[in-house]
Amino acid sequence: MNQSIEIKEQTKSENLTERLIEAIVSGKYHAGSKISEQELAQSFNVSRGPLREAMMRVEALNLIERIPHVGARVVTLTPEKLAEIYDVREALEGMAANLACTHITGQEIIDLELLLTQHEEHIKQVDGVSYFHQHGDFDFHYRIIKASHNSKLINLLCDELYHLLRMYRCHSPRTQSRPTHALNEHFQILSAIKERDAELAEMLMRRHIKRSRELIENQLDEKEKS
Amino acid sequence: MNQSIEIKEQTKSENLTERLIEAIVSGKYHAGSKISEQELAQSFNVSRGPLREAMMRVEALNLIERIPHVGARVVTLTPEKLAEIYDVREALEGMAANLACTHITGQEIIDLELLLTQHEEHIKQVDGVSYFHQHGDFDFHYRIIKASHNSKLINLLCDELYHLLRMYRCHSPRTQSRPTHALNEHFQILSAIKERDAELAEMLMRRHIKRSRELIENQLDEKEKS
DNA sequence: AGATGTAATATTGTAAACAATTGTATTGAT
DNA sequence: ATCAATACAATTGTTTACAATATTACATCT
Repeated sequence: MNQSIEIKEQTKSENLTERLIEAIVSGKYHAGSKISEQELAQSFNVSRGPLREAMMRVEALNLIERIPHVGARVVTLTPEKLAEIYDVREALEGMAANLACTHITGQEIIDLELLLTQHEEHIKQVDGVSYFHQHGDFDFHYRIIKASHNSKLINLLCDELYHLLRMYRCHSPRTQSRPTHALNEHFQILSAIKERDAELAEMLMRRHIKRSRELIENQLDEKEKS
Repeated sequence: MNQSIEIKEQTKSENLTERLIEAIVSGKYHAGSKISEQELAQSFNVSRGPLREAMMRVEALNLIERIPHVGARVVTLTPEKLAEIYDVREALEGMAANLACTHITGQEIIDLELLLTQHEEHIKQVDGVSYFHQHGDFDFHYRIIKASHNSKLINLLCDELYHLLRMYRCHSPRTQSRPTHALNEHFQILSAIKERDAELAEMLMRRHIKRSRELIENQLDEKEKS
């Protein structure tokens, strides 16, 4: 029950991993910049041993790139890589929506409906403000993924790809969103899941992701022009 | 040019990772068995430092499970996990076939046609023997994945999931296959890719994976009865 | 006899020292 | 002046030693 207290009950190496991820994702260490083991170890007040173990894990998340005997660098985000991730997301989250139709529980459906209703309220109140929606968007997708009840899928999306996506969001200067359209699509997806229509749910989810991808790519194009 | 020699040009930690993977996948360390750091370090003639780093990476591949202050165990394979992996494979390899339609090169198509022709010959010659076909099956899928030219997708399938799948194959006592049917499906998939029909290629690939999944699950059911 | 608590042992987590490789700077030659 | 070679400095890879945690065995108590 006292989860918030127990959270500190972890090894330094694990603690470091999380802090490293946060630091990289939030942009504290700039993309492409070199990461010195000694420096980091000092700034985190640990030895190089646990730090290196943390770096192994962060490397596995593709947040840093290591070259033997040379060093580690924060990964550089490119539009090409973003496109690749979106292709993978489309495939995996589409499958998640598909599987959710079979495995979602009644309670999860109720919770999702409540979530979307709340989003609706927020959008009405703070029309045009996209921050909450970004968070809410993540939240919706997160829950659909969980509702697939496929731990491999959950692991890939929520652990492996999630941080990279967050990194893009943090680094892109205030990506504009489309709250009302996205919300409608969320409602459609949920509706399909409620009707246990796996094919439709998957198709709608993939279309939904494709659209948010197009939005981001258009912004990148515009930024390139300017 | 002298790749085979240069391969040894790597750090102990990396070398260890590969050897650990091989040992686990091949079944040298039994599923569920405990892995002692000290023992392993001695048997590989290295210190615990590099070994632990290797274990971090192997853990990221989901081949072992670690519990802080307790130790690491070889992951236990269950039919449920296998089913989960097949769902992910279906999604990702389906997308790979889809993307291959856009990004495959002329040379890659030529090579694939040659490969399938060779498979055809082999099946005719050694009718009923499935070993080569298993290898060839991997080979075909491997090339389609590469032909997607999506490095993230390639990484997920060929690095993250590949070893787990190999592990299942190694542990299942001679899984029977269906060489001729599978080969036909391969030809169909390649045909769709040649015609740049992304939707069809994806659908065929997904169906192909579903069928090989059903085959394995039936075998598991039979084994359960006996 | 069973259960609980404590001590001993073994294993993992961490730190610090050592070795090896790489990049750089300086020196010399062309 | 530019290029090459060598030596030095700095960083990473590895080993060894130490600290903290968990498991096991034994003893005591109910």
